[in-house]
Amino acid sequence: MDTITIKDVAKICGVGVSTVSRAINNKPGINEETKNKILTVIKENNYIPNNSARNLKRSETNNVAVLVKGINNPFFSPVITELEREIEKKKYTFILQHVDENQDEIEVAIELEKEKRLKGIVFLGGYFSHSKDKLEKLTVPFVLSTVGMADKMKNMEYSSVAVDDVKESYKIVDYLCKLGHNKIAVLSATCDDESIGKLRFEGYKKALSDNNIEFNEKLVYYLQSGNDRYSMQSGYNAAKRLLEEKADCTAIFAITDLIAIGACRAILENGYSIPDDYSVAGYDGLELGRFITPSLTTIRQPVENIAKETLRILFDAIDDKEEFVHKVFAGELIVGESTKKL
Amino acid sequence: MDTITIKDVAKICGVGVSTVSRAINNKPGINEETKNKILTVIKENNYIPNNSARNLKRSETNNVAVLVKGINNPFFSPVITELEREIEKKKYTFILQHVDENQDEIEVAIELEKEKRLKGIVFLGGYFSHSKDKLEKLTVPFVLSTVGMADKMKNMEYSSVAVDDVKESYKIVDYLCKLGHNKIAVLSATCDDESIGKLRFEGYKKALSDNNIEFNEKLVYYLQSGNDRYSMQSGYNAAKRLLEEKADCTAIFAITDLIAIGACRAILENGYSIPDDYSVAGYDGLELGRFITPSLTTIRQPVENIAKETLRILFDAIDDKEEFVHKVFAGELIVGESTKKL
DNA sequence: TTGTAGGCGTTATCAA
DNA sequence: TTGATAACGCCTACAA
Repeated sequence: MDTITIKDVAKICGVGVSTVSRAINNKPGINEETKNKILTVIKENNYIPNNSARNLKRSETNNVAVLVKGINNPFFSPVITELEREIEKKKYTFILQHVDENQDEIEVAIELEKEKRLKGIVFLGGYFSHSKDKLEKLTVPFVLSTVGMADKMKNMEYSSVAVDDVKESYKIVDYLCKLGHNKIAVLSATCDDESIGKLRFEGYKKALSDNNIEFNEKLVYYLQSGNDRYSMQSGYNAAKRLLEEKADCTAIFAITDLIAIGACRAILENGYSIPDDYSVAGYDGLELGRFITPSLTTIRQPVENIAKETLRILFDAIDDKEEFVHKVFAGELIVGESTKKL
Repeated sequence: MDTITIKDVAKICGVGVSTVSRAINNKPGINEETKNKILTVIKENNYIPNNSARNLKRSETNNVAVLVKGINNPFFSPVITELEREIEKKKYTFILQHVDENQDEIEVAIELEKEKRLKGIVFLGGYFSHSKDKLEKLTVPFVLSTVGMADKMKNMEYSSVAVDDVKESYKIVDYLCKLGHNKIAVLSATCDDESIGKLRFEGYKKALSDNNIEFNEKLVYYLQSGNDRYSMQSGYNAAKRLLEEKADCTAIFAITDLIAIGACRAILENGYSIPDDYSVAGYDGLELGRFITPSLTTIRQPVENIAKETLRILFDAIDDKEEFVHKVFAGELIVGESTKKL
């Protein structure tokens, strides 16, 4: 089963390769009849163009790549679904590229841009703190979507779409305070975590302060470090420690929904009640949060809007409306059954 | 920012392209000194080889692709993680390729095989019923991992790894029967569903029959059709109908965990208790099932073993130990809090 | 140990 | 409307 090439097709049809090429690519300037004949032969012989050769030769494509860091994070599922739908609606080709946790997303992007002649790139998730030099290696427009960012990045030349992690985290902790809670524990990433964890922790502290509650280091439960620090298991472990130490709190804020779900399990498993003994709040607004019992109080990130806006900005940039936009969406406070008024 | 090629590097270094190529690819027969010099220049100028050109020219690579149908299904997350780890441990390059729900996985595979000069392919998920002709277009070894299969596929030339859906589904329904339940509803895919849904439904019927329970069509609640038929929402909707109709049952078997979770929500939301009013059982053994409350009784598919065995078979085939293997793993009955003895 | 040249399978540019 | 033919960027004989 030797692979058949465009030359073979041309030979079979008794035409030149360029004619076959025209047929494949729906280019004008070809007789309908010869075109049909060629397409028939192609079908019959199961000819499939080699993408590497195409990408090598083509000057431009309609490829848009979405690079996801942490593809098994359920938060990204609806975002990816929406991105795919929208990209294909625009007649672009959607390329989903998974980036390993310890891979450099920019390196991957630079390589992919050359390999696939990308028109644009969406970065999803992860934490971004790359030098200007490096970013300039990317020659096509790109948008950072729901990625954490270093402060020094703020005035660099790129576009982004996200919610304000500090503000939204503030919002939900403030909500807990307003419910009457003044002893609120937090399940947070370790201090060296430069990711969203840091920002959400900041919001927590700020909300306490604005509600005249003194920040208590003892109520901070750090998640294990490692790639699965934002997992259910990680939340479970942290909450378990909290319970064992009989931490003096009435509410718990987990910096992601998955962590919150793990925490809920630990609490319920130990015979405590939610929200009677502990109110629990999460962050992200996973679909899952609506289906567990008690349903989760959380901040919902508007994933559809984030996806849509990401692409609007990207396609604008592709169409040369070249300005850098930083779009910040508001999160939505979802009040579930996991929190109660004190 | 014109992209720099191997020629440019050669020119800068004052050497030939083949020498540069040798340096890049760690080929023998090159002076350490010139090699180092070349690598330095490459670093300095941020040269990155074009993958399309490489794939085009190379006769063979170490690429192994994993094609996933339904990448946002949490069941696949740990499988993918494990596959990636093992593939990289073997010094192969892991390529994750997402296959759209309405895309033909074989078409995608054939194309990708040519494009990336694949050494092997893993198909994950979906339902498989392709003609022999088509499968023969694949010239490299491949393994079907946890994919549903048509009966006619059974004696075709390929390898597979999976659990026996009928048997495992039988196992858990039988368990429900042994608990004393004899009115067991099922949340199942529609009849025309040629996927795992059909097999698991079969196991359900067989278990009833073996326990001398008459099959009652009225206790079959069909999930909406469509791509999200195995979702939480879909399970929620089906269970809601069941409750509204006050179906006469004491237990509910959902053909996937996600469906079960949705069903649990509907039940609890309507003021019923699990397992006191309804026992609920799922299928898959998602990590999530351990974290929700009540924890889910389910069949756990041994995902790590499935992943490992899939690759063992694949690499054996790549190494020319050319036999077709059909490995069937046993599922593990996980008894959670969602079921009780009657 | 190194360099030259040819070709991988396409597309794009010409001239016919 | 067509067909040669020259790239695309790289690897690999083969020759030096």
